[in-house]
Amino acid sequence: MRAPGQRAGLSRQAVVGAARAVLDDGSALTMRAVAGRLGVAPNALYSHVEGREGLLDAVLDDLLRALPFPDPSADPETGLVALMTASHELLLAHPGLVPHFVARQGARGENAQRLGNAMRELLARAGVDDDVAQNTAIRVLVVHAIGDAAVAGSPDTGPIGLDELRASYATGLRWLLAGALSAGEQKMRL
Amino acid sequence: MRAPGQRAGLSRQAVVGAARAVLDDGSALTMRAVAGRLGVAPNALYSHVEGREGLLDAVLDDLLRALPFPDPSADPETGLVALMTASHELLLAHPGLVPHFVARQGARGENAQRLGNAMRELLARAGVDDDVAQNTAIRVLVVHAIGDAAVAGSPDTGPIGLDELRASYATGLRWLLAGALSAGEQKMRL
DNA sequence: CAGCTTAGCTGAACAGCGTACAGTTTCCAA
DNA sequence: TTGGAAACTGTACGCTGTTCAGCTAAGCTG
Repeated sequence: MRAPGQRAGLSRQAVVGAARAVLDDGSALTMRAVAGRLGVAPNALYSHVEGREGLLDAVLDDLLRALPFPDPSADPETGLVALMTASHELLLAHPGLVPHFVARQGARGENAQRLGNAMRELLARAGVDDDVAQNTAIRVLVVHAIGDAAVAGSPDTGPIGLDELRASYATGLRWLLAGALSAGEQKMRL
Repeated sequence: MRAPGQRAGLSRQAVVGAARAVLDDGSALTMRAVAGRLGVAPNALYSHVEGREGLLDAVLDDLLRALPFPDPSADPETGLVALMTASHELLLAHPGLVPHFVARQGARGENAQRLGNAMRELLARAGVDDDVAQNTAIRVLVVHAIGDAAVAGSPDTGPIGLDELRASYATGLRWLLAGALSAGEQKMRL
């Protein structure tokens, strides 16, 4: 352990990393669990993170940083499929985080915004240039990804396997994109 | 209060009702809150409900009971729109419950099953008769409704109003139905 | 280099949570 | 009428997030 006053050399990144580690081995994200993993008293975290809520936001955004953004030369529709599938896959890989993602509507962090901007740009290049059309498309696509991952991470995924899950997500994504992009095309035709 | 041994005349329905009341005035659904509203010790609820989890399931299913099922003579597509819109509206009216809905993937209660069966029947009459096609369609539609309501109930609905929210839900629903039903049509054409 | 400020950390504690256990009373069936 | 089950209370345990006061090491200032 450590006497009062002794420093542990923590940092915001270290705390976020420990939180991700805790979640990744299936434990619930409690302050005490994170602190324990760092060999530190629970309240020590409050020097680096604004409470549990803030820690969650940080973890969420940290996850999104890993998203591979499609190269701008490619076809925008396949780019969208790739981006959304990667997002969905990211959520599937961290089921413990999805409920918080739901509660915080995908977070508002730096990387969440990057994702939003990338989607907006791809949509624009696919012909969806209207602002509100872009927003609905983004909302609907994000909801689909998060919602699907949420029911996937549910304790009783039951008889449905992970592969069927991916398949049904892909199908829904195809339908949504068809709708969103056809609206764009219709407008271009005018 | 009440001496030990004195009965309070509780029932499963009364407990579920109190739970709904607690949620409806914005408080968190805690055993103690529900018990308090019934003038009863917290652990008294365990005689009528299988813990907090079970209570949540019961409340969820109780909500779904109110769903108006479309009359069977109407067009199946408009029936589906009506059914899904009603479900979405139900969720919007009870934002406190949505997170639990997400976590329990729409519940498995009696009325949830009724909803599933109704959707399946409408899909069949709309030409989607394949079993796995029906399942994906149902999954995707339910995810859209629950997911959308979840981000709607998020604390920071932010600049987006409830009307735009309903509009974007309707748009997404239209896209999804177009996809699902066109798949059915394609099959019928063979 | 000496002194002061500040930030990082500990220990203890509080309020609230779900729930298990034991005891008391009421109800119902045989 | 009597026995057993069911409904309820009181108490308590272990868990949670978070706050407060105290200690000390690090860093800045003169």
